[in-house]
Amino acid sequence: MPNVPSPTVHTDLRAHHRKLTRPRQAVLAIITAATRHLTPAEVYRQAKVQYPHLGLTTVYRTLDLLVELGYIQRIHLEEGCHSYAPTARPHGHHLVCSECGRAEEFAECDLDTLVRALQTRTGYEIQVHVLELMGRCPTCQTKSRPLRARKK
Amino acid sequence: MPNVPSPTVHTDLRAHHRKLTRPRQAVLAIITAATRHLTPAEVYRQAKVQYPHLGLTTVYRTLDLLVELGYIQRIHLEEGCHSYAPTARPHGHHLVCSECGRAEEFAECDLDTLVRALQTRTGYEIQVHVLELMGRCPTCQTKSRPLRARKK
DNA sequence: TCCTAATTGAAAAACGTTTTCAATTACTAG
DNA sequence: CTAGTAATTGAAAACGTTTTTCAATTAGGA
Ligand SMILES: [Mn+2]
Ligand SMILES: [Mn+2]
Ligand SMILES: [Zn+2]
Ligand SMILES: [Zn+2]
Repeated sequence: MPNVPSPTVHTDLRAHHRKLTRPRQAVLAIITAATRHLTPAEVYRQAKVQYPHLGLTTVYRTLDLLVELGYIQRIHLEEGCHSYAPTARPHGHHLVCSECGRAEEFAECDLDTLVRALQTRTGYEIQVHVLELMGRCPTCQTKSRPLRARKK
Repeated sequence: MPNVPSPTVHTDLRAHHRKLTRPRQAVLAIITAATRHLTPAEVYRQAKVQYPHLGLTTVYRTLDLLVELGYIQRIHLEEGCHSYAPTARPHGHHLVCSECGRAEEFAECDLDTLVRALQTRTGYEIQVHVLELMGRCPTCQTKSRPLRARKK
């Protein structure tokens, strides 16, 4: 039986008195299978293939819900702001080229020492971290140097 | 002679064929003196005190310019997205409470090892890092627990 | 002082996101 | 297998933010 959403989601939803609807299944299918972060608009366009009647409003609402349930995470990027990615994988960060926008993903992030120290000092209960690196990719390094030349 | 912008800015601007105008001075005064991150709208409202004729469009343009010149940095927060803060201080990160929005600043971030490893592996020339932590502040911890209860 | 490129702000457009609301749907209780 | 009901939906409109356009103004070098 293909395309049946994982029983976990179904259970999680029931536990919160939420329904597993066709629109939600379509969004879920796209975002949990994504190999890279997707904007709400991208999720919308792709999920419509499976469920053409889908509304953008519902995409936003479903993405919010999935973040709450911990299935996906919200990502903040320099351009375009706000994408979503599955949380499944250990957990991802991005290294983005500030010139061409090309991005690499990486998973390693040794923040535990920092996080523990900060928790002690501030009393916060730290749950999430956002780490993004920016620089120039190898390709762009071979090109121009200076900080944004004027048009002249 | 009070309120004269630091000679550095003036020089930097000239070097890039840019002018030091009244509107820019007003924006510069606010954002470089800020003790916390400010949104463009906040900068606008505050800078208008000094230069009432200021336009919001100019605030956006000036903030972009100052980022390019390295005087301020763009900050990505969960709510409201996009604030700006002076780069002067060693360099700052934020620990934000996901419930009440209260924020702490912190400066320590041992990313050098990570950054060097990634540079080697990817060939990127890493210039900037964004690190934000989120969690529950001490106050909010004393309140409700669960992940967003339904209204009933 | 003059000249010109850079800059400005109002207005409008373009975005991304949220709210509203009447109609529809998924689950549950019977 | 029904109802009954709360949850959900999507179109439309409202929203707040950011960008574009363009004619008028201005800073700073010649
Ligand atoms: Mn963001
Ligand atoms: Mn952002
Ligand atoms: Zn690049
Ligand atoms: Zn709090």
